[in-house]
Amino acid sequence: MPRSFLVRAHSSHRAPNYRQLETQREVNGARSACRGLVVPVLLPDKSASPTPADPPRPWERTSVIAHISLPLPRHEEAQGAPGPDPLQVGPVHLWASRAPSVPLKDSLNQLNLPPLLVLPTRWPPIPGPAGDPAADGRLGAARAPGGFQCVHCGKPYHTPAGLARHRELHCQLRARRCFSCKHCDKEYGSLGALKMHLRTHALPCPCAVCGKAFSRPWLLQGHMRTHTGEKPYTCSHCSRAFADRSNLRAHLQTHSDTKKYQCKNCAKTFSRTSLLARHQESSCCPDP
DNA sequence: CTGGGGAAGGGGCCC
DNA sequence: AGGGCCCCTTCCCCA
Repeated sequence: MPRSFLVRAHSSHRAPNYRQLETQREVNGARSACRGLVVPVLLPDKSASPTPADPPRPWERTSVIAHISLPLPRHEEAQGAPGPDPLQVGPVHLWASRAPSVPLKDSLNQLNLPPLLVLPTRWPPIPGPAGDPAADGRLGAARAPGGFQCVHCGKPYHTPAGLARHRELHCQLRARRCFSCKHCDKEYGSLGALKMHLRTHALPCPCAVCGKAFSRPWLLQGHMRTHTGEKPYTCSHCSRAFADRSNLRAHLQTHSDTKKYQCKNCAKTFSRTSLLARHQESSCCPDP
């Protein structure tokens, strides 16, 4: 089979980062993993200060009951979010279930909550080095040295709010995947994306030299360079030439002292994600 | 086992 | 809507 036809619906070894999202689908459908998480919060009533004879009983001494939820995709907010319009505070939504006696924001500030609230969550935890306070499996987020990292795709963000916005994209992408390929079980979020995928089955761009067929003209262009030997992309460090710009980019990493991809277990760095993945699968972090 | 090159696929953006 | 381009990713192969 020509490699150009390798349309992998599922890979048991090199799953996409959001595979963990998919594992939630069977439970309650596509919405289950993305639903806002609603948790009641009991806020202390300042007016009812405890006395020695009357020890504090937090479950009684509350004047405000707030709810905290993870951000919902807009279409889900319209369908299923309870209560009045949420008041957005940073990466979470807050609203009072009954009239607060003190401003809600002030009360929440008194709670001294961490940047990302400590909540139970359906999102998968992030495995990290034992005892590493930077590793945080809550809310599908990791506390990275420079900020916050998406557990599903690894994108770094400086603020929790930025990470929350990004995570909404994951939810929306999943919810919008409704165009299915009739030749395989792939799904796409738009008709255009599906049409583009269908080209990988039709392969309308055949090579005039070897007959190999490609899904897109520019793929054929790149392939033709394997026949002509043309290598228009030259490394500025060693003058080595490449037919593909991405391959030049990967090559440039070999000249760099600081490799981009680091193993979380042994801190060893690699020039490519594939090398890091292979390292983790083989020796350093074998699957249990 | 590891590092790296070659080839190809997919998504997003712009025109 | 479709094509071109860019970027990222993945897989295979070899030293």
